[in-house]
Amino acid sequence: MPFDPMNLRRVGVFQNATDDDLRLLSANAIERSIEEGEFFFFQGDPAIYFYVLTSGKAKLLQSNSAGQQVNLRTLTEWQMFGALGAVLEDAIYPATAEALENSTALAIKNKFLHEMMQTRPYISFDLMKLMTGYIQEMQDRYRELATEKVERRIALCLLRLTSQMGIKSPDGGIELSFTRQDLAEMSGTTLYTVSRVLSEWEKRGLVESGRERVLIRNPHGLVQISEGLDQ
Amino acid sequence: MPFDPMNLRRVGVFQNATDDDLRLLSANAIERSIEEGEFFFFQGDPAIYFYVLTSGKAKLLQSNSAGQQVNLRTLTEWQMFGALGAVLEDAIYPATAEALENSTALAIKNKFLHEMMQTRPYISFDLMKLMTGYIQEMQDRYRELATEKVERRIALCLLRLTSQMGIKSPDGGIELSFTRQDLAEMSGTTLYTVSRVLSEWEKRGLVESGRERVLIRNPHGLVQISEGLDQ
DNA sequence: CGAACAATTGATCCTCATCAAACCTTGTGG
DNA sequence: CCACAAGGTTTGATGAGGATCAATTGTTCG
Repeated sequence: MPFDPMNLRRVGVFQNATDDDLRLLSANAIERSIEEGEFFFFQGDPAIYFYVLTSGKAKLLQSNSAGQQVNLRTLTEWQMFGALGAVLEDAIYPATAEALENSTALAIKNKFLHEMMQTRPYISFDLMKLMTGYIQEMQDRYRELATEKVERRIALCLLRLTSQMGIKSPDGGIELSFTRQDLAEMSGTTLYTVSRVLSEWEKRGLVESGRERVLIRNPHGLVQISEGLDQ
Repeated sequence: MPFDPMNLRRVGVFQNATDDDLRLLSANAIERSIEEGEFFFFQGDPAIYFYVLTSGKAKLLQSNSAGQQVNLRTLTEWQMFGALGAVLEDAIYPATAEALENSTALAIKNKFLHEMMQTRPYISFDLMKLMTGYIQEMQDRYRELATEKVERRIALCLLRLTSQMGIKSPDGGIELSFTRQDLAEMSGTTLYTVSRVLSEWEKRGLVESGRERVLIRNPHGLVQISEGLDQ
């Protein structure tokens, strides 16, 4: 199927780009398909390309020497990732990007974006806005991990996911599709603890959960837990 | 004492600025003195100004609703902070900046920097480089906090401080001046644990420590601990 | 139907936070 | 110049919060 360059305007960083810019980017893009469980790139690879996810879902993760993983970010359609090489010379990806579903993405050379930015300050600005958002989110998550107990972190994690990618289900409630392991990697705990906490919440009627699925029944109750206002 | 605008070139973000740029910035700067323990700004304040520390030492911290603090960054001379308002409209500071010693800083309106960047892509680029560095550091620290045990985190913290602001002492060894509480806030633990770990390391000859002071005797040993290669 | 994967739940253990008390160090004022 | 206060540090005792391990159950898909 042919790809419409104007769709690129849905990418935050290109929202203020001209039509010509979008066509130019599109002409320099390679389409890649990545199967569920496969990788766009690995932590440590030279950061030649940045990507724009056009369908599917992916995650950015970091793993330590023992192989334990943390989930830095979950990516949905029209999000850009791997673009720090547009700023730094000879950058390497600081994280691994893995497809959570069969996905497609556009790959564009970071060098190309770098050159475009020289003469298009609006792209630099929108990229800086994106980066500012990351910095703030990472600072918040860092503080949470350092100071909050696990139940509150899981609540905060679900609330963040809700605002970033929650899908309203027909019967009210918000649908999220993640494994316990995913949620554990996002909130800095283990899948066992996530399972226990969700079971407890289910008894209280806050959520329903199943295989790779959490349905949030009472977001307000989660907010209360996240703020430590309950019991 | 008169302030030499050319000193501003020591600020990473202005390293490629022209002499005229530096004079312009300087002409728009206000000098502020902040006593030890006082604040440049608080988390939640409107981010009108960014700062360049010209003398002293400061820290960026976030606190949660219960008042527990985490140290996001330690600032030394000629470092810039509070500049995210140059990117976002109506931004508020996401962290508090506290002077760790009697300090002086230049305050410049974020709006002014914003306008300068419109026509000076090299400043945008250098700011993006700085932001990229923060993102990577926060991602690393987040992973460490989520996956590493406390002794390794303290080792990593000291090594990071060493590379960022370590001062070689005359007798070899690297001098750092922080309280146990500071180190705890930087590595996500408590002052008691930091004290215990440093005592243990002192017995092993890795460090010497005193009031508000750690002297690193054997950096290589710390690297080993940070990589989990010891014992 | 069976294999592979995801989730649950109980039992156990370990790391580290917390609390308490005493000890050092530094600077200040009588 | 000494005494004292304030703040930083050490160390022990205790316990809670979760991680880890193991076994079982549930779900999905070829």
